[in-house]
Amino acid sequence: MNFAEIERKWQRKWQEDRIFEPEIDKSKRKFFITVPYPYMSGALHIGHGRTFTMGDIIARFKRMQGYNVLFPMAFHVTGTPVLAIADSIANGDEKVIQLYREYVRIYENDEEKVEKIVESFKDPKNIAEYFADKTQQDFKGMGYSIDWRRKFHTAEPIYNKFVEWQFKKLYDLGLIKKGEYPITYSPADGNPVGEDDIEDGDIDKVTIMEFTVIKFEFEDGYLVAATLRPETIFGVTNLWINPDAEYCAVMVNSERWYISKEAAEKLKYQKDNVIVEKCFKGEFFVGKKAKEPATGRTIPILPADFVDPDNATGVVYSVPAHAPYDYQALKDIQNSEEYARKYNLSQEELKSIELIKIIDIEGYNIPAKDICEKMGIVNQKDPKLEEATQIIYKDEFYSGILNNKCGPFAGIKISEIKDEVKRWLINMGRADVFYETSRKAVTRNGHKVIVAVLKDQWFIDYSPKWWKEKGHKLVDQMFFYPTKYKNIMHGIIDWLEKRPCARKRGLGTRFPWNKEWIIESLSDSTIYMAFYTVAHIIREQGIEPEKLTEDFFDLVFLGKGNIQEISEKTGVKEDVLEKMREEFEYWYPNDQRHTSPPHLSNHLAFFIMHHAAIFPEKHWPRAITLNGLMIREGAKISKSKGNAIPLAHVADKYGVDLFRLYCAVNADLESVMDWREKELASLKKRFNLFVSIVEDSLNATEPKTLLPMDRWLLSRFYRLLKESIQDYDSFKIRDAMLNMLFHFVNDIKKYEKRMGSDRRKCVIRKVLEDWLLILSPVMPHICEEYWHRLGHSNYISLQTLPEVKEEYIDDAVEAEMEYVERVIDDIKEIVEIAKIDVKKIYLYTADQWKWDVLRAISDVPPKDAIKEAMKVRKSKETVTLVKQLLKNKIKYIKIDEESVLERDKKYIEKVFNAEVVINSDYDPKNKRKFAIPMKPAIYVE
RNA sequence: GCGGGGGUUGCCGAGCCAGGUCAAAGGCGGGAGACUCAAGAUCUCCUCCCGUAGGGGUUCGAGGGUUCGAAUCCCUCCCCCCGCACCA
Repeated sequence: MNFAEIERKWQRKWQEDRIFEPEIDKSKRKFFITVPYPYMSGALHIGHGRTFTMGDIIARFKRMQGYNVLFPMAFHVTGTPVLAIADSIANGDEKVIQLYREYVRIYENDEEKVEKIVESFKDPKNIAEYFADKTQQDFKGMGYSIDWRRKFHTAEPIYNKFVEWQFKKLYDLGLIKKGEYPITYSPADGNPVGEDDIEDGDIDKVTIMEFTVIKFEFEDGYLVAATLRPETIFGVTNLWINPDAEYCAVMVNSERWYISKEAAEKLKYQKDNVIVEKCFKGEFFVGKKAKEPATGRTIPILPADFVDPDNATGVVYSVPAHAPYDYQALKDIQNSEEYARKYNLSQEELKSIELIKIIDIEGYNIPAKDICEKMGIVNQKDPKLEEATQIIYKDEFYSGILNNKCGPFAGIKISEIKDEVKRWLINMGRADVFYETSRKAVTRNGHKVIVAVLKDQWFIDYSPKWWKEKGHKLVDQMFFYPTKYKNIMHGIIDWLEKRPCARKRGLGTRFPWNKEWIIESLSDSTIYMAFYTVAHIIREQGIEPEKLTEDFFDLVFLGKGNIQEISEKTGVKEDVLEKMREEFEYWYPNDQRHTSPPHLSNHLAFFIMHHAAIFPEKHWPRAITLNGLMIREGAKISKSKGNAIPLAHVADKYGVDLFRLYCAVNADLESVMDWREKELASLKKRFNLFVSIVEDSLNATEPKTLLPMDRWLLSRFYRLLKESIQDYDSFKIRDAMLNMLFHFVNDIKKYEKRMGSDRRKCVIRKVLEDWLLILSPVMPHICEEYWHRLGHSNYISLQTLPEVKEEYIDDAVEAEMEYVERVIDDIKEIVEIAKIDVKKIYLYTADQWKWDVLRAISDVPPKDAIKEAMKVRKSKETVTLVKQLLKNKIKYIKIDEESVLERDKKYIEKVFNAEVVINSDYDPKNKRKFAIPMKPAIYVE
């Protein structure tokens, strides 16, 4: 059987008959499910496939529950990545070109064509459109039940108008603000730079560090030292400068600052009115004095090689009691006559510098000194100093307390007072803020990356109390699976602050009030589910983007305004507006959004917040479900590792239904899923077994009368079906599939062992439709195929769930089966251990009084069991029996042991190829008395 | 550091929320057998230790505790993974 062909056949038919293009049907409950549109910077791989597949399985299950299901899809292209790729290709970046050739080869096998297509990627729009097109093809090939009429991509003018509308709504609510913001920036390119623009930016992230710079009075200005620990200012003993580096006098807002030349350059991008006056070597400062701002002491300026002029201001203040580097450097120079001589400093004076301890902390006397001694640090070039600094920083921050040298801050923990001290210094005019990158970084074309402060950055301000309250309310009303994410989401909403929402470059929507800015990609994909409800009508009607005004969307999505006026103003016919309004009202809210945890703290949080801000409560989204990521053979899937399997290859390489089954069955939604070829191979066996069982029964006739084993199998089936439907409904899709495909198939094997394959085929025929139905959300193609081969002319994809035939679920019949199996196991064990050549097996069932005892204690807690049992029969034997029953954990169930054994005698005889005698008087080894309920005594000879 | 999740029998991985039927699903690996000229594929059985009568012993990161009973509940400790923003 050619699975790929079957898969394509049904995909084609589904499309031809437009079965996944739902229309408004007020007689049915609707269900609107979305999965975030994928980002189109390349081809998708199987890791992405997991999330979309699970979304589709849920969509299909909901359809079977009788909902009118809408599952739409679109494509995301906003932002810099696509642009950066286009630029790299245009600039002839071989690495990128090679990568994109690979991507295109997934879909094209003509090398000339590949070249041509990659060539066309110099235009970012072509990248977006090419991959959007191909991804749509991939999704169809995965059997997803998507309504494709509603697709769009985020750089399309009609979508831009929609995003503009969203921003106007936010603006009217006072949530769009403008302000200063530090960003990574390349002065040479005159542009902000993102992760994609920085060399190794994806591997080694560049973050922005906020230094406090403290102004030490020096001659006609200030020597400005940078620190991450402003609270240590009370323990300063001296300043360090690099004698060989260039320093400059810089006018900053009518103050004269002395900082390194590099710092002066950076400062120009962080502050207004920065004028460099003159520059000179650092040795200029050597031996001079400056005044510290906290208590006004005068301290010396000393030279040190370790000071990096290209880090922060190139001026460092020294706190030797608490900073291991400072301690070691000070110790080195105090012991070096050469140092004093070289810089013409007084050895006496150097030696007179004393450590000033300002932090009390348990386990340390003088922290920097203690740790240097403990770690055996020898001099200031010792690499262990870095680790020592980390340890001290952490210990002091969390458990250190400022002592009485620290004025108003004495007695307070560092973690609580750090920002206080900073504010105090800044308010006195003695400190400022300076931003620096977390590491030295250059752009991909080799230009230096610094931190610049943008003056007119646009933000979305998530901090207003009313907004957060609404967000929390929405989350409270929302269903999450896995449920733990609900609390996490509350936490995220509390943590949200301001977020820049526009960038200077990239694809997307222009900022309505300042066209130089482009709305950034996470901010333009928050409420777009609403757009799905009308996108196909906009397209059908050929409504031009300029007609999609604020009034237009206000009417369609919020029901505001006068329809006649808006029709006149926009030129969109009234009935069309009416229809759109109706579509939105019918489909909204978004009943379920399915995605993966990396979206929690960004996309999903904005999705929630923007809905809370813009839409009335009845249109707030209802549920979020998430599935863990997919890894492959234990390793993260990534392009750079080269271990990504394109989604486009799934059909031919593995088979779509098998892939979908793997997604459903190999991990539950909560867990990370490991894609292993070996696991897949064993799953395939199971899949093939399923196929052959179904094939066997296609032409079989159902049995006319049911034997006990038939009833057992039917009981198992409907019991498992019942559980599975519940599991499905609570998103335990794995458990549902385990039941229907593993446990049930195992039961079929057990059945066949006793009843043979001919009868199996007939009995399975009895449940075949129901079985295919429950499996069809996961394996839609193969189930569709068999459904039709069974003579149905409608689509299984559009059927409702099978009915659970409760009348077949029979506890007793299952217990009897288990009972016989257990007896057989016991006999086997005896035979094996005693190494007996079996000729005759004697079975003795328990006496009635033993059953009476079991029944009496069945609902009694173990510790009262004996007491209870004695009421039935007062004897020593009773005590022994109760102990045995408890030890063997025998549960009471009503069955007639003797007649069951009698009935299955032939089967037991067949298993052991020996004669079986039940409750005979012959009992040479006196075994009969050992019988307990559900565990007959056995004698073998 | 904060927040989240883990550590299970050779490996991967269920079980833990709702304690007992858990020596603990399933898969992989290993072993035995069937089919076959053979290999492969497929199928069946076994795979913690001991045991000539269905039994016993020791296990679920470490250590304590609760309980008649703990892989499961509580406490302490050790170790690992993920997220912490302007990046899609």
